[in-house]
Amino acid sequence: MLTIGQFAQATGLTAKALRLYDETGLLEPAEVDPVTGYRRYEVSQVRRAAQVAVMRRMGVPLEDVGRVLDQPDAAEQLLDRHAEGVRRRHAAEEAALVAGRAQLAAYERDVPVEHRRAPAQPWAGVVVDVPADPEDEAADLTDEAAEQAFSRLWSTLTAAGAQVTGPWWTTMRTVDGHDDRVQLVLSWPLAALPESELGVEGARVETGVLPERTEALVRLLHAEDHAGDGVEGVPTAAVVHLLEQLGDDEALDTQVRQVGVLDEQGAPVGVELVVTTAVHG
Amino acid sequence: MLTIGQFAQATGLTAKALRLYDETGLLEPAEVDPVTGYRRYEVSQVRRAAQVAVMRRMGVPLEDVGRVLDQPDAAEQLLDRHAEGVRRRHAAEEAALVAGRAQLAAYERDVPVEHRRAPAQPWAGVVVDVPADPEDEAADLTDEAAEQAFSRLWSTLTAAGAQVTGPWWTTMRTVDGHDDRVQLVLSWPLAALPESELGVEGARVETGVLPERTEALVRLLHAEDHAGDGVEGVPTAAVVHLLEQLGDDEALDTQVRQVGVLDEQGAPVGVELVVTTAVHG
DNA sequence: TTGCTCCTCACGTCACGTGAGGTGGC
DNA sequence: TTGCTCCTCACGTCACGTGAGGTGGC
Repeated sequence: MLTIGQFAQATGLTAKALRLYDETGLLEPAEVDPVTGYRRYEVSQVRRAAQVAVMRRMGVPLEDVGRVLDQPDAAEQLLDRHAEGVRRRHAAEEAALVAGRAQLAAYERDVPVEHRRAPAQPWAGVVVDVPADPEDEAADLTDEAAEQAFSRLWSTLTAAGAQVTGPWWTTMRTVDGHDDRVQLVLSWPLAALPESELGVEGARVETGVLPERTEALVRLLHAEDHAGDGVEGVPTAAVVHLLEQLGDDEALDTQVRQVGVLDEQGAPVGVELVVTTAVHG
Repeated sequence: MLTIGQFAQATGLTAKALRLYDETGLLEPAEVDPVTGYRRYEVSQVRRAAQVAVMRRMGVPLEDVGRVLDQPDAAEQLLDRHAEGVRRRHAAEEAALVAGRAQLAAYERDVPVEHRRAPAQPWAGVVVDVPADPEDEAADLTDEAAEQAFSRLWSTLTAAGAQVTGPWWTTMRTVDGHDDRVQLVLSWPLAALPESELGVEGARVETGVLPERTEALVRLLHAEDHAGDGVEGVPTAAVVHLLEQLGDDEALDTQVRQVGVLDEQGAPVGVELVVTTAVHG
């Protein structure tokens, strides 16, 4: 019979850990002195203890260690899954390290913010529900659905005789009471609001008029402009810089419009992130 | 001014986290209502909050997040060190996964245990202190010193006319009151105990006689026999199997001798792990 | 007026490490 | 008899998540 200290020494565990394993039932001493409470272990218990020690060094949670030892059928699978989980976590942590470093650098870079006066602007847009989590598998599908609805809107508008006067823009907004979904609004600027109701298959249509206003904006025309935008859920450097341009009073409505930028041939070359800083007229 | 919920939304943090950052001083709201305790944040605080959010996703501890933000000179170094630490941990965890899996497999493999009767055996050995932690940089040095002392012992023995009758063996033992050091004893079997005191430079010499006894042993002659012995501090599969051969009574002295195995030409080809299971005569 | 938001505790997390204070065993 | 070992609490760890129970704000 071995004392807890001897057994710990022999197995690569600590006395403290052995007391815990006793308490949880993972590895009970062969004998406990009813008077002193001293734990006594048998040599034949070394194997199980060594297995526990090895699995703990592998990072296997105690609960799974017990399962591996007591359900041999499930052992392989549990260990495989554990390894898979560890490696998945490693990959994610490595990615976060790289993306985070780039993001921090992007926050430090100088981003030129422009200001401009813009006239009142009628518009019509389609509203699309999208999952808030871009990891969601449904995200790709709704992206596609959004593009379809948007092109249908264009057809509907031109068919109705409405004149599209510039590049599209998009905005995002939260839906009250739904943390897991947000709405994407894809809009065309118009010469004038259409007379009649507009209908588009698979999406709701909204219309409105942006007032005469002053805007602050950041242009994102090159791939480098998006460098460091790889961290999920965190504002991009461009958005941070844009918000910093706003006096705190102006930021009452911090809704950001993402406006398409076209070259002289009308081909899309990037986007502008735009916020309204003042309303006139 | 933004409420805690709006600010959380804008920065990729949670309200709970923001309250903690307020409490620790990492990121305090621009304003706290003295009556209701409501926190109010300014848009200009988004940048710092976003930086915090990014670093937390990188796994940077809160204390270091504060240092990076408030001591720009130290920032690069802190982030580099953090990344280094994470990657070092990943490598160690990956290694533990692989080595652990092999070790568990080794515990499952069948290891043949032999028994043999052995006559009384006089011996002389050198005692060398070694660090208990094989990661210790001093370990390599003491290994070398041990080999030197051992070959000096051989010279001393042959010079003194003592007859070495077989291959060497080694044992390990703990030193009372020193958790960080163990003693390694390297011994030669002799035809008879030498008459005179033996002295070896740089080591203490011990002599003794193993009694006539029965031994249990495992032979480790091939590289595969050591497969899975890569987990620090945990008994090897061979040792576990050997211990399992012992009745619990016999295990009073579980000291394992590691005995050299020589081929017919006298060249070393492996080791036997040997324990005494009974003493005779 | 009714939800929704915000507030402050308080507890749980996972597997031990580290004392404090006291007793058993060779 | 004197250290050394073992015992049982109890607290700390790190950064929040998750209620409970209550109030403020549009």
